[in-house]
Amino acid sequence: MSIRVRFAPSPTGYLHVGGARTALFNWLLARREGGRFLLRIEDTDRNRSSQEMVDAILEGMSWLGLDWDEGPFFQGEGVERHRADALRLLAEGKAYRDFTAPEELARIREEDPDGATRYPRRQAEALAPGEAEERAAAGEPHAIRFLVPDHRVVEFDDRVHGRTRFPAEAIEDLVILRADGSPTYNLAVVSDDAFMNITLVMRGDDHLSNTPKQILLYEALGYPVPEFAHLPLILGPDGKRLSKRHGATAVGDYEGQGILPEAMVNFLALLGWSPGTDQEVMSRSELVAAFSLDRVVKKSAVFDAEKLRWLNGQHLNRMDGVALASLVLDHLEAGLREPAEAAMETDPAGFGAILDLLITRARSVDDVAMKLRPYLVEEIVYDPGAVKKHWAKRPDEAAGHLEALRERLQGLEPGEWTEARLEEELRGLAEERGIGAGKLIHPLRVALVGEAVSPGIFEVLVAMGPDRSLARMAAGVQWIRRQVAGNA
RNA sequence: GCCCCCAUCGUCUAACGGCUAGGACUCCACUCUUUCAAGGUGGCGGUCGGGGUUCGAUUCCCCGUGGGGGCACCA
Repeated sequence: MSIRVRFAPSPTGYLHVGGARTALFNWLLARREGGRFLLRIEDTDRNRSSQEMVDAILEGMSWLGLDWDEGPFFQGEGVERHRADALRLLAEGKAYRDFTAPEELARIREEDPDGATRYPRRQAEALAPGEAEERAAAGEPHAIRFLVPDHRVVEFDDRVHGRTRFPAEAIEDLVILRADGSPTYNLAVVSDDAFMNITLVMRGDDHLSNTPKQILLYEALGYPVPEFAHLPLILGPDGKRLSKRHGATAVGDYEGQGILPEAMVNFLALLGWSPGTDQEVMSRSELVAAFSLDRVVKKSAVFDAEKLRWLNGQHLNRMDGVALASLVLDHLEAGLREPAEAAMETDPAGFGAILDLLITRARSVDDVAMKLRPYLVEEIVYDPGAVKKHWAKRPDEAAGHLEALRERLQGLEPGEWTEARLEEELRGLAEERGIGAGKLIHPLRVALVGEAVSPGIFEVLVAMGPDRSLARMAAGVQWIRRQVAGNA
């Protein structure tokens, strides 16, 4: 039988990276093994789920490209079944009615946390025969507790941790049906996973101590016990479980920061798993092909945003500029969106070529978007530092070189505006004037992009095209002369 | 307090009981070069402590220490 796994998030309003990693591992395994990946939303009346909260989870999933084969199912839809299961346990004597007031139990817990474990049970046992049924029939509020078998060690082979055992003595008789008749989490999960024929429950380490309770419930209900795999938790830089106070923890946050879903998936996969080779940059399909539970690590891992950014740069580098175009649009500052759309429309290849130049130097989509300005709009902003370094020291020289270069390049036919030819012309001019090529290149760079850094200057020239390049050079010359005149 | 899990560079990780403990991020240097990145080369940096078992422990066992998770009429 092929495996059936599931991801069962509670709708908290966003998909956090821990959940995303759990979802990813389930998805990877299902895809690798040719199994089924189901999605179940753990919506209970208590943390009342709104449609928006559910949508946030689904959006995160689809952004990551984690498609599910069945669902989404909603835990809330199974309440009647959960209740029936609980009542059946009661009828079979595997559960009992507990009339202890919650406040009373809370008080006992405070006084003697250890002794409180069996307190409700002892209370129930002290009841006269038939008393519980009478009081229940009279409408007295009470919870239904599962009767945890004594003298029992619950053992299971966790797919990550190996043989794991829990003495049942330490497990309290958990409530399975509240006084208001609503089923509790541990019962609902067991009932649902059994109902959905889940063969492997893969989830966070934080559920490890729920597992013996659930196994006992499976057994009591007569359902086949699935396999379990408990994934190590993801920690913040301080070694504590990753939470909101560590900053960005929702996958949407990273989307906003210009992280590619491919990079996020790659990074998350490497958090608690390794392919066993030296390869780190991996595509989705490579991950699927390499994934195996045997190579999942037991130790919890610290989320290293710096490495995520590096990995993102690697994926960015492997991307095609044209493919990235529409993504970049979403990260552009206000005034740049329209010209970018126009450029994309009129000359998609040219626009893609510009992106290709920028991609190499970027670690996020934001980086690309930020560098795009000079290629989109006429008005150019000169960075003071760049001006100071390459124009202002010897303004007359800079303007003179720039002017000469402009005149020289102006003579080129459109077909001659190539990297090779441009370099030839520029170096030729430098030689004629008895100067190093840098004396031309640096002022030119400031004129073209307004900054001291850019992609290779000849690439920039080609990407901008003759018209805009020449105009910028002229504008630069003018600007320098005006400044000098102003200072004189 | 009780139960459980975990432990290799700062971080992510590799090493069926056997080469000098390998790779990646970060940092530093060098290189390439028109700048900045990217790339290339090199460097710094680790087996938590103590006992066993063994010819030999990162690896197996025990104890300690440290870290984490759980112990709800939350999920």
